[in-house]
Amino acid sequence: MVNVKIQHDCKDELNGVELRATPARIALMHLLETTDRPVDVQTMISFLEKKGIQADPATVFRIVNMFTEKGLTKQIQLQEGKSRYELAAQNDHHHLVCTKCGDIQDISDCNIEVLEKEISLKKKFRVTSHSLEFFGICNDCQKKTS
Amino acid sequence: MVNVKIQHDCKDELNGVELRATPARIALMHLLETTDRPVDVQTMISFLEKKGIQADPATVFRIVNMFTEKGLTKQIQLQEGKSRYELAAQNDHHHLVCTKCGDIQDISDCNIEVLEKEISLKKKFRVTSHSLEFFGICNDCQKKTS
DNA sequence: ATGGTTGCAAACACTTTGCACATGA
DNA sequence: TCATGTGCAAAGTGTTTGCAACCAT
Repeated sequence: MVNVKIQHDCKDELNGVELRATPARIALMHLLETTDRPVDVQTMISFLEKKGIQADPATVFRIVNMFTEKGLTKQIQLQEGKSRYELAAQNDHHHLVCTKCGDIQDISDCNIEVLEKEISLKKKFRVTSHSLEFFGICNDCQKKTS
Repeated sequence: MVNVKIQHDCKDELNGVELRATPARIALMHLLETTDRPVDVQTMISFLEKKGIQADPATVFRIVNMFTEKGLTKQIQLQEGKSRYELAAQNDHHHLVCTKCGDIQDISDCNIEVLEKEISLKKKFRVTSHSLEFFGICNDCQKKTS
């Protein structure tokens, strides 16, 4: 039994969450698995096109929404006025966004004040601002049963 | 000289950055000065309406963009697919966003890992996720003169 | 076969823009 | 007065939805 797990297609992952393995979905899973940054819908469409898979924006939005709903992906917004998507199965990390070229890098530790200085030094990324938000359920809402 | 600084109108602030003090702008400055959370454009329009100032969305967007450009306000996005605005002249702080009721609270210290636990305890806010992004100029872009 | 998926068109929310008219300094 | 600001209409993104045709299981 050699080569047991090379080049898996993503059928299992998809079927595992009760999603049918269509060409677009398989290709997008591959894209997300091999890309090191959150991907937006336009990029996904271009990618599919290059692979000869023609897909309507509505379809791609439906796919990523479904992925996110099923827990395969995470939806994030980097102050761009649009969403990006990345695999949910990643360890906690943050992003460095260049406001000039739009480049996005991952960073994986965290300690914000200290980090900001480290970033300047190590990554030579000139931090002009950062954004930190917490999402969850407030005290009041936790009390409500609804 | 009693009561030197009660109930300032915002004319000075506006003129100070070369903006004319129109009714809508004055009212919005007041709103931003008296509100403890970032405000979105719809809220601004409702507020103006209540004050008897009818304003077109286009105008409000132009106002907040102008404010932000002049450094009076800061534009933020809390993963809602729209922008909010808050006074720029605030000390560094972050936000707690309730994904259930949309409530937004400010927090002013930061130390993310530790903070997340503290939030649960002190604020009784159940953190389900947080978002941290840094914005700035990447190494490559710093090198480019353009 | 049949229920999940897709394409297409339409609609929606948020935001920007052009231009003529109005107004603050 | 006159540059700046506003209203209105139109247009531009990003995203969602309804419905009929399609295809993975």
